[in-house]
Amino acid sequence: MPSLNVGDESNSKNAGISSNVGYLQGLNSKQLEAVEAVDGAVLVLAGAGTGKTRVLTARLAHLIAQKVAMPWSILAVTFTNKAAREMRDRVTNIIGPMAEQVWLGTFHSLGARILRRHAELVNLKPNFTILDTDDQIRLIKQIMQAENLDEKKWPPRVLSGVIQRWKDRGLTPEKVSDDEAKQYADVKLAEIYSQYQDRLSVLNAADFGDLLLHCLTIFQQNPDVLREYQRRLTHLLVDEYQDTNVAQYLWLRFLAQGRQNICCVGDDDQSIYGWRGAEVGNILRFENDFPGSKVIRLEQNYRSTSRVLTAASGLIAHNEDRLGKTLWTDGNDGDKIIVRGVWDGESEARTVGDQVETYQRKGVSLNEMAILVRASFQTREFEERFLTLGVPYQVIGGARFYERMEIRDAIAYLRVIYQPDDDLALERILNKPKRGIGLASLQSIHHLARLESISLWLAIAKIIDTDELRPAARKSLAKLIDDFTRWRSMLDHSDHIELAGIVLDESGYTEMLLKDKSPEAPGRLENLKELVSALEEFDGLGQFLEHISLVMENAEDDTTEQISLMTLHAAKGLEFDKIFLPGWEEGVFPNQRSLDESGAKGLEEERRLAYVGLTRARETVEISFAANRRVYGNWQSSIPSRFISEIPESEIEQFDEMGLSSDFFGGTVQSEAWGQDNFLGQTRFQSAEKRQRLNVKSVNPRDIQVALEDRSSADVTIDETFFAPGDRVFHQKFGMGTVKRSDGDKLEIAFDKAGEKKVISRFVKQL
DNA sequence: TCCTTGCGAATTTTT
DNA sequence: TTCGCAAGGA
Repeated sequence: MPSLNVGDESNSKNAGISSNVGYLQGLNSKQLEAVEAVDGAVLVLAGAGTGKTRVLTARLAHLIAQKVAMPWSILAVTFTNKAAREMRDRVTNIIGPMAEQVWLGTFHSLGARILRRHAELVNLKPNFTILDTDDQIRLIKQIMQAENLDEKKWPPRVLSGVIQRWKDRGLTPEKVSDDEAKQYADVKLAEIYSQYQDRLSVLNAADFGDLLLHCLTIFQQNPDVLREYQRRLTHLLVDEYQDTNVAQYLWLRFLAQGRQNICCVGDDDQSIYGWRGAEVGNILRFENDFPGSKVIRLEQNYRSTSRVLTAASGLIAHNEDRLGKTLWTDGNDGDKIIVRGVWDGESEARTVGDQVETYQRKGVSLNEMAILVRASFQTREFEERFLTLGVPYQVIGGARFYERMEIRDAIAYLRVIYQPDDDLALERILNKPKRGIGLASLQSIHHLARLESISLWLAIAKIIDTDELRPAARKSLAKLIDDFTRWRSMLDHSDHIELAGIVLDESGYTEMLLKDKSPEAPGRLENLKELVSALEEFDGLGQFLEHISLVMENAEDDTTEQISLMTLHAAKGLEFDKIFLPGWEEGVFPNQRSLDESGAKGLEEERRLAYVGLTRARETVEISFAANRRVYGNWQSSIPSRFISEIPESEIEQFDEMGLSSDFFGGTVQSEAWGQDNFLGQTRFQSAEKRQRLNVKSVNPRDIQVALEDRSSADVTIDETFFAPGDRVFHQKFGMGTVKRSDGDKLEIAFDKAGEKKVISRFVKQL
């Protein structure tokens, strides 16, 4: 039994505990150390596949089981609802229902919880609405329109993004520095931010960033409130610390001040959300932030083969900004990483598809295979291929249930019932179904609302008493207000499930869909039914609305076996036997835009993304790159990703599609691009100018195909030449060489000067 | 009010 | 190329 060093454990060694110590069994010494270091600040650097989740849950259970802390005095924070749920389930399994008492959730859900308690301190009511990204953008758009700003020049999405980044950094409108605002001088963005916040207050709404930002304001301006939390929450536990942004960091600091009983778990090598405001610096600086803190490294990997680990370690070693870890395993060597060069995207999809079927025949379940891409559009080619092959697949992270139009409409109705000042929701359904309230009416209402700084709801209530609108519109609005008032009054005495049905019927929304003859309409009605049944899981409307604004997730279909397609980002935290990593080409991965916008930092993050990809694999990794890719309709030739050459060559087995690895046209664009060798030979970065030059010259592979055919028919004699090992040959670019092996028209030649290459017979002359 | 047309943009997205 | 949005016409 582990020893304890905290005050009130005198009677902790009772019967219940000893039967619980099972959670410590099977932990390695480092893991055990991380679980038992319950005093002071601890940073657990948990490499990929080193049992991070196990440690986290064991530690949480340990705190409670050993009575180091009471469940309600522990704050455990994750980034995703999934992670929170998983932790809750696992801890409940160990220590039982006491786990319910732990403050466990995502940063945002815990932030919302705190904020609802003290909403009035930041000019909100406790029932404030949580806006999603869509709402935010619409709100920004409205402000811009009022300010007469050009939406073409400053897309609302972009401005909303800048404001979000400010919030990520803990900046309220007053705190945005002039320097900062000057970057967007044209648009008085700081002013828009300020107006945006004012609007949110009027709407009694908060966006995701506010859930934390308002907490910071509250903590700062109300020391007594902060002290209350500090006293109550004695032990903090943070998952995925490398992904925290400044606001989250400050939030944690406020709460951890004093006792400094904080345990952060993370992996600097898996920090891939910098573009969203995450600061790798938080984890890199941990020891400075919490002097005297303990750093524990988990380096024994229980997931991958040693080859996969060597490859991943070799790659990530190219990054400078890291704390450094060396993953090891006492498992098998495993297979080498397969790297395939293919002609184009279609060929890539075909090759991967074939490979998937081969594995399937060998008895590998589709559930154990995944294709991880850099950007979501890359899944398309694979989807098409799997459709032709009849291989079941699922795309993770696609369109979500709660984002569908009809669902959002229905939710908008519920939102207005629950919280009348929710303008965005009200506006969404004001004329849906059609109520004869057109643009003109809406503008009058907006005008009044802005003039008096009141919500649309109040503005409508006012305007129907005037003669400003057409009688028809006025009547229609009056009815709507009546309806909503009636529905709202039903909230108290009838249940929300029934209410939802009534609202959808009485508002005419169901009828509208019934009359709709479009092919989508029946599906939409189905979805609404599903929504109503989803309501059953909640105790009340408020709880439901909180859930859907914070937990917009997909229902997973795990009934049939299927291969998974997803982005590398979505793959973090998952693992599969067989991993496919297509599209490893400069510009695609590392992503060009990331390099352009964030330079060396961007490159490092891309590399971490590659590292995440590799370390998802239990058994095998197959990387591929295409020589030609279609980008927005035109063909571009591409060169293999530098990341390929950063993987130790000893861990790689390379296959190139016929003709690619050779000097294809002896001296044309391609040979410059990937000419000197098979692709692995290319170790140095291509200069930006060179890439530029290459991209400018885009080539349609069909044209090349034609060129190829022309050549081969013209050079029949050469084509028919038979090459045998030992033959001396001459190549335009590589010079003299000796044939080592021949396979059809594919030759392996040892060139006197240029080394060993694979080339196609038609490009060499027999001597 | 609805449909057409044309323009421009086009990574990653835990909440 | 393709999608989504906004403006303009019937």
